[in-house]
Amino acid sequence: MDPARVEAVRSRLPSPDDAEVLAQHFRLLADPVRLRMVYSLLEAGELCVGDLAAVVGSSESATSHQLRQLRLAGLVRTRKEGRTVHYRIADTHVRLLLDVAVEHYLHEHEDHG
Amino acid sequence: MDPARVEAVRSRLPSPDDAEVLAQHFRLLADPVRLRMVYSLLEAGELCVGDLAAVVGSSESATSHQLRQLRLAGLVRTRKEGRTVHYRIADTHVRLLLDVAVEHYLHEHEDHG
DNA sequence: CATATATCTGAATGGTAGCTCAGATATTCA
DNA sequence: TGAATATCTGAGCTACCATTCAGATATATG
Repeated sequence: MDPARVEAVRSRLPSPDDAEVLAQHFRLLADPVRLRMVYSLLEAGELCVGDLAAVVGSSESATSHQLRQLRLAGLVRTRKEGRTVHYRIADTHVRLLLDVAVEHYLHEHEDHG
Repeated sequence: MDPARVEAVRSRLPSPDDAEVLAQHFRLLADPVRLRMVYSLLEAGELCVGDLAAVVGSSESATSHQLRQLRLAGLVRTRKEGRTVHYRIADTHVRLLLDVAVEHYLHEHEDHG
């Protein structure tokens, strides 16, 4: 037990509020289906709900629910054209985050550290 | 509806298995308490369970449960010293991931396009 | 050996998250 | 206007997750 050290570390941590904000952003990427939706939009540039549902293999309702979350979080934006709604990525940083993760966690490489 | 485009996008997506792997990694960072634990370890270099619990303000049991997840995922490693167990970050990529996220989601900056 | 300390573990609990289903809204077309 | 299409929405269900609680394990100390 080292109370002084505990306090030192504690003082340098992100606040609970900041941690909550960060966690919420990571949470959006923490579901495989939602992750594939984001990838689909990055790949296609723009997709309507029906096509996106077909791409990821989910129902249109489930897809709409997920898109709502991404929309509320500001990760995607919409363009309405008649009856259809086209979704596109609005968050310019997601691509970088995903690239980093893919690079390090998918291309299984021996540990360099 | 554009079946050809759907198939084209679908073929370029990460597989459901790969998406699952990525999502699991993001999931570890999707909880504010766990996120602060990771930060604590990055900051301190090494911390025992009791001190870590004190830093993030959780019970020792809850902390132990969370550390188990991080350990199983290979994100942290342990060093045993008598009765105490010292945890440290093993995943050399988490820091980068967190830096990117903090840079883009915490330092609230107007959208650059 | 007995006690205290540090950590771990499993079961139970409360809250949350994603899906389905039914139905609502909006828009196009006849 | 009425029918069909595209999307959205809320309620209900199930599964999962983080915590607590009680107790187990392991190690140091007397």
